[in-house]
Amino acid sequence: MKLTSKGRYAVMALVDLARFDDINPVSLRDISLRQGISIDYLEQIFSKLKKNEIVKSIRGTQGGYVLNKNPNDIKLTNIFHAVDEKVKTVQCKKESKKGCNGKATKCITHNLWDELEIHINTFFERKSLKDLLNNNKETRI
Amino acid sequence: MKLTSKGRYAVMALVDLARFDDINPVSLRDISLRQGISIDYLEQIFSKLKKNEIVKSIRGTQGGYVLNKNPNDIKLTNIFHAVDEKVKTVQCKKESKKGCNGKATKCITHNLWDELEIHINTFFERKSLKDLLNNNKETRI
DNA sequence: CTAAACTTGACCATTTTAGTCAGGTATATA
DNA sequence: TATATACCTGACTAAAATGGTCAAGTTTAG
Repeated sequence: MKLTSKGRYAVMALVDLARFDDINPVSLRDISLRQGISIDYLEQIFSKLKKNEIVKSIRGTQGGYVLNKNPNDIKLTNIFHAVDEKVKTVQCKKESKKGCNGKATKCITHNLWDELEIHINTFFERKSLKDLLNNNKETRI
Repeated sequence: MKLTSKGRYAVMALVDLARFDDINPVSLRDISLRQGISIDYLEQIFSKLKKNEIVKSIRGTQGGYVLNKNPNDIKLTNIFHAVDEKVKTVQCKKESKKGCNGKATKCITHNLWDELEIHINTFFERKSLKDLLNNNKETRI
């Protein structure tokens, strides 16, 4: 299972973006300042978000990024997928090469991890950027 | 968030143990053979499981490990806690030192990770070793 | 007394993480 | 058209985590 700061930063940056992109494109510089994430690292993250059509970029002076979809249609699962955070609990998923542990059968806990994966993904599929925006109105910086 | 092979191995080993410890203590050697986990690594894991009173050890020839509790009372959350798998999604939990990112306030996604943590832990608190035993009767190796 | 099995702690190669750095290209605006 | 702003790309890297191994014990059944 992977769920690290790259995924967390991506979510933070997108929430930030969603707040301000109505007016102008938001530059990474601004996000960096507001969220305390280095510009260089943000560039890596936004490159992936763009490839996955979650954001659009506008180049040049006064450029920046804007959301490419309605915040309601950007689910957390899309974001994590974009930045390669895999909610993946076992290696033994690739059924192709025998079972787990090099044995012919599934490992005895296989079903458990399947269940867990579904459990977590359900959470992420339900949650959208919109939800996060509402959730943070009152605690806004 | 951490959920790696150490936690997975711990669960596998305990399921294995639960199956066979009615008759005799189960040696790490046997678990190693059946589950394909190195003895040396199992020793690390069982040392922790013992400290957390999940298993008992019996030394000497014919020795081994037995469960220290009813399988129904060993929840997954206990196992993961024992082997230091932290279902912990953010660093920014320690409220002591200001907020997240060195800022005075909580980071804007803070609530989200709290929710996720609860979501996952609920899963682990419900699931016991007993559940896994039943679950695998049919797919038993 | 000796072999089986637990016990402890140090050690280590590899991979992943969380970035940095350098050198671009595009474009709004003065 | 000059230039500053901002995106774009890929290489690089220090530090931490992972997934173990190795060595040198101690304990106890038979």
